[in-house]
Amino acid sequence: MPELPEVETVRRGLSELIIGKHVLGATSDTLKSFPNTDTDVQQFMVGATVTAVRRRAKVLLIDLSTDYSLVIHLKMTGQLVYVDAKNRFGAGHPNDSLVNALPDKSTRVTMSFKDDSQLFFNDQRKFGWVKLMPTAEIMNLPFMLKVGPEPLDVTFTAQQFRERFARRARTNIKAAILDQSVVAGVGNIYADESLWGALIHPKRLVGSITDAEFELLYTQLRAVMNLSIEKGGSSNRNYVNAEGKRGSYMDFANVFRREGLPCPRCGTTIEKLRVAGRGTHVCPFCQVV
DNA sequence: CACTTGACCTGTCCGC
DNA sequence: TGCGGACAGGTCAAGT
Repeated sequence: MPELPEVETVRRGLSELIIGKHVLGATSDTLKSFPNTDTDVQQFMVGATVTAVRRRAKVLLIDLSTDYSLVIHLKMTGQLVYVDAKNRFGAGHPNDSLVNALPDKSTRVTMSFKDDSQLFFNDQRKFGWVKLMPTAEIMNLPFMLKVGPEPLDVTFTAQQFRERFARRARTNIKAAILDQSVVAGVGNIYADESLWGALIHPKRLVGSITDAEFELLYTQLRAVMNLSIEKGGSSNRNYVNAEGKRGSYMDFANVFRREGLPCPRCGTTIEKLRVAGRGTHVCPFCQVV
């Protein structure tokens, strides 16, 4: 799923919805999705309150008053959807929205709060996970130790951005920008969108990219991600926010999933190719190899 | 180390 | 309609 803008959208939604809630429990029938034992849940979740909802890269962190946190990765098809008591029990909601259908066959973890609301972790492909662990240990996870800087941080500069790529000089720019240890949070959608914005072909070797091009890529990546957050993220397929609603960034996409359509800048037909093992969308006129 | 590829899963879509 | 294969927003563990 979910790249930085989608995870950030979920984070903002959950912050409004669950901070201060009193946890009653959590259940899962999919060990891979939630490896913790019932004993862990009893000791560190039941009776706790939610104190904060944070994000690092594409990882969500739900902090509890026990100094434990839920560390959550949505991977490709994960969803975190909150359902309040009214939607759970109200017969007066005859619409077909997702919240009225939960849990469903993709529900892997169900968390319950004292006010009869629930938080569902759904994940069709089971790549994602929820892990309960001490808050203080999160930043020692191997992923957290190697992940790069947050691209939307106010302190993050174009020069820092460019320098992060030095290590990956011999690969193509698409593989490098998808590398979470270079910059955090970039996935397939925003890689293609930002490279189109910066007029850089995804197959270009990192070592061939000029300082001016890196500067433009930095600007475009931030612009595209900020716009997506404003639009509630991209709902290409499965993604929904904490209220089960889709985001509209795909309506504003310039190349992603637009193969066969005209480039918004020059009118040339957009092509789809394979770069770094991922479906990749380019304007063959604007983005020259 | 840096780099590439396959694996992890389920579902959908497309061509025969 | 059925069936096989490719593909899907992400990371890892293996290979070279």
